Amino acid sequence: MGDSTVSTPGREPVTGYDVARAAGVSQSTVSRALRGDARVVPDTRELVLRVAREMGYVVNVSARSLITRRTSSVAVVSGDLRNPSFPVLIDTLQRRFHADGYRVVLVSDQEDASGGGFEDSVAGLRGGIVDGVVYTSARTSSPVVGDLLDAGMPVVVLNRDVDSDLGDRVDRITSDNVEGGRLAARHLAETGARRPAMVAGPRDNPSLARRERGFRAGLRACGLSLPRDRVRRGQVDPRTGLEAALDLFSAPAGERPDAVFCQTDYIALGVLDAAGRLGLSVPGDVAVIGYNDLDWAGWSMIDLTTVRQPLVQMAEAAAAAMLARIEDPALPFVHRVFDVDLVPRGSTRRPR
Amino acid sequence: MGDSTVSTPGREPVTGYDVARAAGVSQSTVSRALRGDARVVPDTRELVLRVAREMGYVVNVSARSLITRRTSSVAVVSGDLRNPSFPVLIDTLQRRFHADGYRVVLVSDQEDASGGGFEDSVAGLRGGIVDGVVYTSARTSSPVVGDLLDAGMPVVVLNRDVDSDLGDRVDRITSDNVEGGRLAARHLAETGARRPAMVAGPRDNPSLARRERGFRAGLRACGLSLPRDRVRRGQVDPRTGLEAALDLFSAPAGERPDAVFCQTDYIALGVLDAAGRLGLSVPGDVAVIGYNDLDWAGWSMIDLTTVRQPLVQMAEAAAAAMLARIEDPALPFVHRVFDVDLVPRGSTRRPR
DNA sequence: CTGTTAGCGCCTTCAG
DNA sequence: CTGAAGGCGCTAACAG
Repeated sequence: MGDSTVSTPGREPVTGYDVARAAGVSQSTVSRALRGDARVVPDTRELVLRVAREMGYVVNVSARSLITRRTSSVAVVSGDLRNPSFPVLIDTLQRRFHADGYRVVLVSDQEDASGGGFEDSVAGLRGGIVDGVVYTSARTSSPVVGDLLDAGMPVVVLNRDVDSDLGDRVDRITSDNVEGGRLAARHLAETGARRPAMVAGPRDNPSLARRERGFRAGLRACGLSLPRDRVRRGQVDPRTGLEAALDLFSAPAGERPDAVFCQTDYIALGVLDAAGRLGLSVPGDVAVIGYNDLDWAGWSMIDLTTVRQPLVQMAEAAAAAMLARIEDPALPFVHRVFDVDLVPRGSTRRPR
Repeated sequence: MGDSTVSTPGREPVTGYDVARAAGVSQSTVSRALRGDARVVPDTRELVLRVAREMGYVVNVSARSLITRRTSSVAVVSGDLRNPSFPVLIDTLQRRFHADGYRVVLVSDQEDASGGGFEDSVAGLRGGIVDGVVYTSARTSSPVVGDLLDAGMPVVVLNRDVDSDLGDRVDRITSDNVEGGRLAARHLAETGARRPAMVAGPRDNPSLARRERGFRAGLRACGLSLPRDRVRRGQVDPRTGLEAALDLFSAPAGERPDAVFCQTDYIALGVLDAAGRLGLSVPGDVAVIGYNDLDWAGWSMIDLTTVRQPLVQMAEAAAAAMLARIEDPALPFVHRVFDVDLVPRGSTRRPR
């Protein structure tokens, strides 16, 4: 194995000066050539690029952003990754950001974590580590988001209604959660529900609160009610769905709910699991409806009726908003609300 | 709304000099106080910290790492986020890294992407943006990983066997894929399989290749064979499983496979979907076994027998290895191989 | 078109 | 224990 021109592991990093010396030009010319500055004559540019490649040169991002005040990184703050909504959002965001040359710093919350670590991590996003933050569906938005804004950080809020005064300092991409709840209620009513139930997520989640408001309004409009003893509340995870449903379904046959609205598909998974464990037929004994239309809602083993919100489009809109705002911080703040629709599947279709 | 001491949006960032001036000390003292340098007298420290907080000061990470050559960030490179294995790994890694004060830069591949963007993103991890890279299960490891190593970047390879010469320049955390494949074969044989089939992922994935090797060896040991027409190959996603199974199951009844080994649970989802669509009973008509033991394999609607590898423990080991290597790059390279075990569930239990 | 010069904000000797 | 001075690697004027 003879020597080669590429750098060897652990070596001192090669700087722009090293390249300049080797190419017989000045360091500024190296800088310009590498950034594609038009004022460099093609011959010189090619020479520099070749030498740089041979030496394994790569710009030091810290030094660059110390001057430019741009990092070419954005942060994505999300809820628990195990909730399949988030991978979809993150994947879409990342795709767009990478395409535009931005790196993605991930900060995801954990359903079972005490929270301190999460907030510290979000707070750590100030200090010029990223050019902006896409805040999606994580809990406890207000205080930390406020801090980010106070630090001058652009924030786009994706898939989360904000209740506080943040509304007019951030770009927001949401969908019509009230309408979604209403659609769910109407569909359950139309497929014959008489004793609807609901499995809810945390009360302090404004998006879920809106779904709930729409659901209740929808039921009322259809002449149905949602008494307190047919509501269960917990985290957004299947465990909550499972425990809530085991409890709800233990009611005597005549009082047992005949339909369950799950505020998210992820919760619905647990409800379906409970039905299976208890030998209840879905939708024969109980109808189940979710919210989000995750990929797996359509598998034949799941076959879950659900309210679809266009998560991919929403994430794309959020990425676009973020990039636009980084370009021009003075832009007016936008609030786009996407439409939702109902996707009927086997978990509510009644035989006859 | 009166004035306040906190910074206002879009303001010029406050620097260590600003804090120094306001506190009546030197910038070096500010730096020392904020890093908890023991040589600062408590009174001074508190003063500085208070002033810094009031002014909304936060260290400029670029300037710091320009000197220290440490970024307090690590990259996690993973496969397609929609494959539920990755959220589990990423979540675990992130937890540990955040606990140790490291940010996480995410680069995830996409099953449907052409690949160029992914490799560019990985290549962009050189240049001092991160202190190390955890490379987990993404495709095309060799060339890009080699480049990272050549650039002096520590790399930990998680849950991916490497076939090339990289082995002795990286830390590796894997599990016994050959044994896992063997366990699957033995279990299928023991539950009465006569005509086993296999739905495989890409051929160039060394971990999957080992599972396959173990599976074939296990079948042979049990007196079973795996003819070519009972093997289907595609991506690691449910679509592959669905299409492969629809095809496999279309064979005349006497020749139809009576058991399917899926190289990952994610593929198995599609196979179960196919069985459901065709009205085949699992495991009555066909047994199905997966690999990974994802959360949802245990839900009653799925109830998938699978080979478990301890993904959480493996991710923890990878994070620990990464942190250790950042501390001391001269450490000997480790290769930990975790045990796997079989988790029997309903998708293979034969009645009688 | 290219080179020279001056910092970006911080850490780190070295003096006091 | 604290301050002063230099420089990390790069970009961005400003000259030539």
